[in-house]
Amino acid sequence: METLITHPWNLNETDAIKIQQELALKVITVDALPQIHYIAGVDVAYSEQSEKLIAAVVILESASLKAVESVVVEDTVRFPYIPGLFSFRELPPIIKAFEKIKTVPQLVVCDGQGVAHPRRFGLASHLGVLFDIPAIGCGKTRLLGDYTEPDQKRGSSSPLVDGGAVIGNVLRTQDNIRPIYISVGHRISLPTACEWILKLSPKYRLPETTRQADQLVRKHQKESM
DNA sequence: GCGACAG
DNA sequence: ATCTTGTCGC
Repeated sequence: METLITHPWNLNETDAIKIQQELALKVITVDALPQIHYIAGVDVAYSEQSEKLIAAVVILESASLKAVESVVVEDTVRFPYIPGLFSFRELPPIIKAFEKIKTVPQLVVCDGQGVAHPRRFGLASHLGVLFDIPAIGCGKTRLLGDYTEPDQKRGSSSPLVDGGAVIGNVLRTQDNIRPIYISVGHRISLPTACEWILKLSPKYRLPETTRQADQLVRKHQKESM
């Protein structure tokens, strides 16, 4: 995967916001995806008092949901955690990990929001635009937006609304289990994004992509102690 | 000014 | 995200 080099990672808050507003114009919110054979899952963990970042990318075969390749890398913190500027903190190690992956995925599922963001440019959109690849934002909690509790049945969902626009979907992936927050990252529609997340979550609350990526970073975390 | 706030 | 024990339940 080739990265579209557009900006440095060591910048200030003001410049980061300008970059988001500029790149947000490139986000595509309709289905523009090929046949999906491989799906990438991404996750980042922190260690050493949050001084070190550990990122993992796992590639799953879409039909079996089995991992065919995975990579784990370490990096140092270059940007503080600021709600709304999350990608400037976690994207550097994630890109570093993708550079080592040989199997090219046709879809990426991120641990965080896509357009369900103040400037409609969360981590999933940022990653999607930089690699020009279909991406889905899948958060465990909400960043912003209003919604009503979706039905308790798996597959139920209710719109996540902000500024009069639907920016995502609150989706229940398992009966009677807390829902997750799905939003368009890039090159995919919200309905299609939810279909994929349900397909990726046959047994647990979170999709296999993030679950497996999460297991990888934790494993690496323990081994480095 | 006050409260909210992805990981 | 991470700091942290036991505990209720399938």
